[in-house]
Amino acid sequence: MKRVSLDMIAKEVKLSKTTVSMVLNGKGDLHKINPDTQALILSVAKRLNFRPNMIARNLSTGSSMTLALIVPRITDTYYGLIAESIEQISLKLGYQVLLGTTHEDPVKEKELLLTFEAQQVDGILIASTQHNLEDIKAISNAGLPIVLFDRHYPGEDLPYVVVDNYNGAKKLVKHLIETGRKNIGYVGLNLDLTAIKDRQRGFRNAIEESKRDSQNLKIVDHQNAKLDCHKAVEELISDHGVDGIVFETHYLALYGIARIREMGVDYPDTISIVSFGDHEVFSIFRPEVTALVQPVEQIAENAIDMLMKQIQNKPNSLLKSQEVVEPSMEIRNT
Amino acid sequence: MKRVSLDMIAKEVKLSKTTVSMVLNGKGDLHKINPDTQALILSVAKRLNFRPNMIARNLSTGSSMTLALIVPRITDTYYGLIAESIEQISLKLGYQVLLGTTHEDPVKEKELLLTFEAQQVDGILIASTQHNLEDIKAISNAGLPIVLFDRHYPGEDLPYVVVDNYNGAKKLVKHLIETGRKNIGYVGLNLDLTAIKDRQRGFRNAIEESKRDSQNLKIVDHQNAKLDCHKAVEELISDHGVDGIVFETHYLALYGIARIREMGVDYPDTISIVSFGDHEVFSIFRPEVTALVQPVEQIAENAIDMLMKQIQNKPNSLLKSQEVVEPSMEIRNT
DNA sequence: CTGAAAGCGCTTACAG
DNA sequence: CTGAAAGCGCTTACAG
Repeated sequence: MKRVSLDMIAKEVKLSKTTVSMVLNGKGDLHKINPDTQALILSVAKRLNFRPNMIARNLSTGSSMTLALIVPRITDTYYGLIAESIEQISLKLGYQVLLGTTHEDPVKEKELLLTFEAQQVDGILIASTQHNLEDIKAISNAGLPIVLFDRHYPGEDLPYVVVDNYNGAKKLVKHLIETGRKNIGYVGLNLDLTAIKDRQRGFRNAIEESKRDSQNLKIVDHQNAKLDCHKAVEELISDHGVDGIVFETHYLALYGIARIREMGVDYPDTISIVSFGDHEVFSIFRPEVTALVQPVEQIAENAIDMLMKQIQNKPNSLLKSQEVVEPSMEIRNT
Repeated sequence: MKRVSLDMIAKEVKLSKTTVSMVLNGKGDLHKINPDTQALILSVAKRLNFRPNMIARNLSTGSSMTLALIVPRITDTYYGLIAESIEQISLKLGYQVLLGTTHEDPVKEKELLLTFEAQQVDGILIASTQHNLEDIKAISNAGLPIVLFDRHYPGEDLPYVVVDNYNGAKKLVKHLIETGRKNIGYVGLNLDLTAIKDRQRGFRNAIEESKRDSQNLKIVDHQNAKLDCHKAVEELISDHGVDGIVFETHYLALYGIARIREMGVDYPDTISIVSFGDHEVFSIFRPEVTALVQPVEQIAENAIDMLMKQIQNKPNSLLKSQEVVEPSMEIRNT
C-alpha cells in the first residue's frame, strides 16, 4: 500500500505532473487549465485520497512551513499559555510548530538552535536563557528569521517582544500603597535575566518615590526557591514587620502564600500580597490572589507578526522591530 | 550568503558528493575512505560551517526524524509534564517533536492528524478525544506508526499506554476508608471518555465492596465545571454529610478545596479530600493535598518505546502492544 | 491550455 | 578507495 504521489494521479488522468500540480495547488485558473480537466484531477485526487508529500514540496520551494518554539520549560503556566497561543495562530497561518525546552541550560539551547536550523524551520521564536547571543546573532545573520520574546538581549539589534517589567513592578507596589499598605516587602530571585533585574529596579524605585524604606527586598536562590522563599517571608513578616509583599514570580507567590498560611498570619487582613505573573490557581484560591497578568495572546500575536514580516521580506532585509507590552493588574482579594 | 551544500564541499576538496556524504555521515570507515581524505573533508566541512539540509536528507531517506505529539491542551499540568518528558526522550533519540493541541475538538484533531501525516512525521503520539477512531485506524493502516496514551479506544487493536483508572479510583477510596472516613463522596465529570467512566466505576465498586452507600456520586458539567463543582461539594457536605471526597481530576479538586474553604468547614479534620491526578500546588497548599499521581515518565517512556518499535519494524509489521500502568498514592495531609 | 525538463540537496546501489 | 548517476516527490520557468 504505497502512498499515492503526483505521478500516480498524472498517469491516472493521462496528463502531466505539471498540470496536476498546478491544479492541486489551486493555480488551475491562474494557468487557465480547462475547468473540466481541473474537475477531473480534483476528483481523482480525492478518490485516491492524495496527500502531497510536504517534504518534497518543502525541498522544492525552500520553505518548510514550520516554526520552532523554544522555551525554558513547557510546564510553567506562562510558557504553556504562550505555547498554546502560538500553536493556534501558527496553525491558522499554515505553519506547524516544533517544540524545544531548554530548562535554562544554554548548551541545550544552542543545540536546539542548531538542530532547528538544520531542520530548515522557517522561523524561530525563543524565550532565551540570555546566554546565547552569539548563536542567535549568527542565525539571524544567516537570514533565518528569529524573534525573542519574554527574554531579550538589551542593546542588541534583534527583534523582540517583552513585557514592561519595570513598570509592572511599580504598578504592584502602587496597588499595595493605594490599598493602604505602609511597609512593603519584596521577594525575588537571583537570576541573571533582564526581566528579573528590571522588576527589582521597578520595586526599588517605586518605594523610593513613595519615600519609604526599600530595604525589604529579599533575594532567594532559584535553585532552592521554595525553602528560601519561606525563610524570606518569615523574615519580612517577623523581623521587618511588613504588611504587604510583592512576589517576583507566580511560583514565589505560591510558596509565600503557603508559608503565610502556616505562620497563621491573618491574611489578607494583616498582610497583603501581590504576584508578578498570574497563575490558574490565583482565582481559585480563597482569598483570590491579586496579580499582574502578562498579555499572553498579545505577546504571541506580536511575536508571530514580527516573524512573518521577516519571513516575507526574505532573505536579507531583516526588518527588525522591538516591542515592550504593558502587563495589566488583575485586582482580586489579596 | 548562501548556505553551504554538500556540493560546495565536494568542489572545495575536489572529490565527489558521494564521498563527502559518506564521510560526513560517519560511514567513512565503512566505505574504507582514506583516513587522510576523511580528515580533510571533516575539516573543510567544519571550516565552512556545513550543516546538512535535513529536508533534502529526509526526502532521500524517507524519514523525517520528527514525531508528532497531540494533546487536548498543553496548559494542563499533566499534559505539560508528558510533553516535557516526550520532548526530552525524543531529542535523545534524535527526533524533533511537533506539537498539536485539540482542545477536545475531534475536528481539530482530525486536521492535525492529516497535517502531520502530510508532513511525513515518523510517528504520532496522541491523547485522543476518543472521537476519531476512523482516522486513527486509517493512519495506522497506512503504515504510519501511532500510539495512543492517556485515552484509548477499548476493543481496538491499536497500541496504547494508559493508566489504571479503575484501580486508581479504588485506591483513593481505600485510602479514605483506612484513615477512618465513613461517608465518602465523589465529584466527577460528564465526559464520554473511558478513563472517566473507569474512575467512576472504580469508585462505585470500592464503595460497594466496603458495604457503604454509593449514592454520593455527583457528576458535573465539564463546560461549567467550576460552579457545578462548588454546588456538588456543598450538597455532598450539607445534604449528604460526607466526611471524605474523591475528586476525579486535579482541577475538580482545586475547585472543591476553594469551596470547602469558603464554607468554613474544618478541613482537613471534619472532611478529608483526595484527588485523582496530581498538581504542582498540592504540595504547596497548606494542608498539602493527597493525590493519586500518574507515572508521567513511565507513560512517556513506554509510549515512545512502542512507537520506536513500530518505526523500526516498518512498514507493515505493526507490532502492537497495549499497556496499563499503575498510578501511585502520594499521601499528604488531607 | 498543457507538457518536457531541470532543479531543490541530499543518499545509495552499483561499478570500477 | 572513489565516482557517476539515479532517485526521493514535488515546483516552476520555459516552450509551444
